[in-house]
Amino acid sequence: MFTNRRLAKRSIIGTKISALWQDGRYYPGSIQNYTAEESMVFGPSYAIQFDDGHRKEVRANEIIGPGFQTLSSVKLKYGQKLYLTLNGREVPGIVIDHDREHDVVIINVRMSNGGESEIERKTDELRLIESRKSARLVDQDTDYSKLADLALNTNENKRSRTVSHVIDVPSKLRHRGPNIEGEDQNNSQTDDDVEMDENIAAMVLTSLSCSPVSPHFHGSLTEKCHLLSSSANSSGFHSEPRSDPSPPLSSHLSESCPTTTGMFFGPLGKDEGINADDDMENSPEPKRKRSLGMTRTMFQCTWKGCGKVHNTESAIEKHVRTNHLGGKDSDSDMSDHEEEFYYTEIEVNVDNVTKTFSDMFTSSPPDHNYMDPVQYITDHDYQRKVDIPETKPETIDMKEHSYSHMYASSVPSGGVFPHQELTAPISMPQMKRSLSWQNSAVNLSPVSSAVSSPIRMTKLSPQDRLQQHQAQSPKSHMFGQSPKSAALHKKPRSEVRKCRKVYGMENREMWCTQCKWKKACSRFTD
DNA sequence: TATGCCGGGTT
DNA sequence: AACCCGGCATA
Ligand SMILES: [Zn+2]
Repeated sequence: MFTNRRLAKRSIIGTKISALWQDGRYYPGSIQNYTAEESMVFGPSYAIQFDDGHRKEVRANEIIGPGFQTLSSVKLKYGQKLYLTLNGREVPGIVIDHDREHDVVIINVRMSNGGESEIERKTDELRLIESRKSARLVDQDTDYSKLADLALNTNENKRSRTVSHVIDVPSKLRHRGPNIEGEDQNNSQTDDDVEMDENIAAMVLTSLSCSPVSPHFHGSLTEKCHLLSSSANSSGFHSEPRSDPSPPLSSHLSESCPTTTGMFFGPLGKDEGINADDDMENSPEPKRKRSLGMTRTMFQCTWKGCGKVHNTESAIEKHVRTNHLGGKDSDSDMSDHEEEFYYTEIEVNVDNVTKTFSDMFTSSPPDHNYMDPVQYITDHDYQRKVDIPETKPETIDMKEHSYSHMYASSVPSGGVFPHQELTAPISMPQMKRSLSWQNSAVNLSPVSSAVSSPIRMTKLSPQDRLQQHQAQSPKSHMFGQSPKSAALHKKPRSEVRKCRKVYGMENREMWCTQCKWKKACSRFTD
């Protein structure tokens, strides 16, 4: 699989490519150096200079670009930034989901009108590197001069552009500034908008969603559970919480993710959704700037509709395994650590500022019923009891700790942008999974690259569960049926999980104020 | 038993 | 207005 093909060795230096960063996403950069062999197994290693200034050594199979991997040969992670051509113009997008099996990538893009929408594309219609700035959208922020145009494996519209690997850009990395990720076009944020910066920064901190594998639970978790203050102050991009990303990847980990990460969160975060209604409630406070508060690393389940937050990695893993992966036995080693894909690290800050991405997964739009069943399933019963236990020791007893402010990163489903449409019958892995979990007969393609983990259901037959759950789906019809019998007004409880459920009692301080007061939740509205 | 939150206190 | 909480409806 590894296209470790060499192309003129000398010419690759300076080649614009995208390389894998420890958060599992690819970021633009250029090959700075090439060390033949190094690892007998994986071949030469390449020193990558990311456009944002970070650097890292990677293997050929971790590079996407001419002569290396192609987009289609890798699994794009949620949150991966990339570019596509939309209406003749290149626009940045964020990967929502990548179905390798069908070579379909669901991308969220911000439209010129400010709205967002999800688009499906084949990998060969996507690029990880900007081919050129769309003059009009990208005003401000003169940034890297890109011209570097080699499309990674793309030809797309401008067929003329040959694939010659350009030799890098003239003025490369710009130093880190508040919003490095600048190139995102309609970035509503302006320099003066300090607060936003902070948010972004926070988000970034919080984002590194690289989840280490942490072999077995306990043992590893502690370290990551302490609060350390980041460098603070607005802009501070480099602040970096502990998160030692994946061990396997690099060793020195003094930086968080490269630039684009910000872009990733920036837009997602502030844009839409969250702020909308949430603002109402958190807004009051966000005014003050504090960012030096301590942050704490927590783990949030990214399974569609779940969003459960746990204090320890082992807890979240267990949660995922138990509740979403059909309770694969956790035994030891060897098991594919699939659960890693369903949770992400998040940083919680001590203040009550923000909003959470959780909205995204939770507030579900009036989507198809298909969704509901799933949600129910995942959500379903035993969720909570199972995970709490893990909260034992090191996790800091959170009774009075505070952190609130949190963001999640990789969110799987299309829940990303709650509001608006997104009726698109997207098929996200987890969804498929859950479906298959209960009923193999159900539509939807098989799980992508995922594993064919032998999930076995407990007692009910698949069908049973399916029916059972579908039946429960509150929304769907409800009204049409049994007119009279229908209770006069049995207010069916909202299907959305509120703070209490999402964050759990153990993280009460993360709840929205309304929830704390036992009032109607303002964060996860219906 | 657990969640969501109304209604009605207190501060 | 912010904050707290008894207690009920719902699941
Ligand atoms: Zn709430």
